[in-house]
Amino acid sequence: MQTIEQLLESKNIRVTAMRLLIYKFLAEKQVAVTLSDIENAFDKADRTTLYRTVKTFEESTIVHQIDDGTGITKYALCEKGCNCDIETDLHLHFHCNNCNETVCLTEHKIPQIKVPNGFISEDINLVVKGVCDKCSGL
Amino acid sequence: MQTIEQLLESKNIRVTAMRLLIYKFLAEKQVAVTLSDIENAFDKADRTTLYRTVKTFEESTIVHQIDDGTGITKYALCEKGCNCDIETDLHLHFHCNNCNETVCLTEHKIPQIKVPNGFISEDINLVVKGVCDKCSGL
DNA sequence: TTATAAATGCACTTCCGTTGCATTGTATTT
DNA sequence: AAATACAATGCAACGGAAGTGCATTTATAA
Repeated sequence: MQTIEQLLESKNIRVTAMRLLIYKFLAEKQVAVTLSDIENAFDKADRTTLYRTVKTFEESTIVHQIDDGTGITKYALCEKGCNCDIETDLHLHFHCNNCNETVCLTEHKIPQIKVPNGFISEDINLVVKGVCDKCSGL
Repeated sequence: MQTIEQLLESKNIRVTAMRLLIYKFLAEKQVAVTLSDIENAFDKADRTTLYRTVKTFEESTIVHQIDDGTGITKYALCEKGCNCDIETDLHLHFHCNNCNETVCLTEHKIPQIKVPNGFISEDINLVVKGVCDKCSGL
């Protein structure tokens, strides 16, 4: 079990107070968050800093970006087995039309998708929309 | 074979010159287009008109919206068997990272996606990214 | 033809993503 | 410890796209 500091250092990311706070915030959240979500959580911080911090995390595959169709980019921490840079390991995302939250269904891998001849698949984005478990009451 | 006028009338959409032009533009295009694409094609028309026209078309399932992950909403005409309002008939979209074009792969249906207990699937968005047939040269 | 309602055009706002630049903070070298 | 170099942060601003309010024009119906 490594600390956040060790994780950042292992990725050659300088450890700062802001980055630790943002990482912890993402780790606590069980859902994908927008930049505005983070901004609201730290009203002292500037949007640009958050933006660039998340971008830094993204480039080092600490977080991955989620496009859930709301038009607003969301972010979530990569998990241990995330490997979100490898195509064959993509998981799907679920967006709840009721509470507007998006969660990673990490254990649900995307099935093999066939594309026509001549097309080369490099990346797949799959978002299922509907009602989440918290809202459905099932 | 019905005319565009008949199609619009059958959907209770008033036939106007602008709407006919926009419909024809979409019909000619083999790829999904953005609002700006339409705007550039008719520099006489106002963006708001295009925006609302496409929205009208969308509500009557004449066009469907595509979120290909570029951050810009795209639109494409629904085809005969499109039924894009029915979940089980969703097709996938392919976005080319090279030419930046997005096409509907209408014949490629989305496979059944399993979601965890408590989750209710209502809609699925699947975008495959890579290199299209025109760019791959295969 | 007139009355009614919808379609269009213009102006404007908001939101998000993004960048430039000055300032602050961190790390490294002397 | 002081000086240097560089990265992180904060501020301001820009640009693109979506969306709205309202006045005007156009089309349908009485």
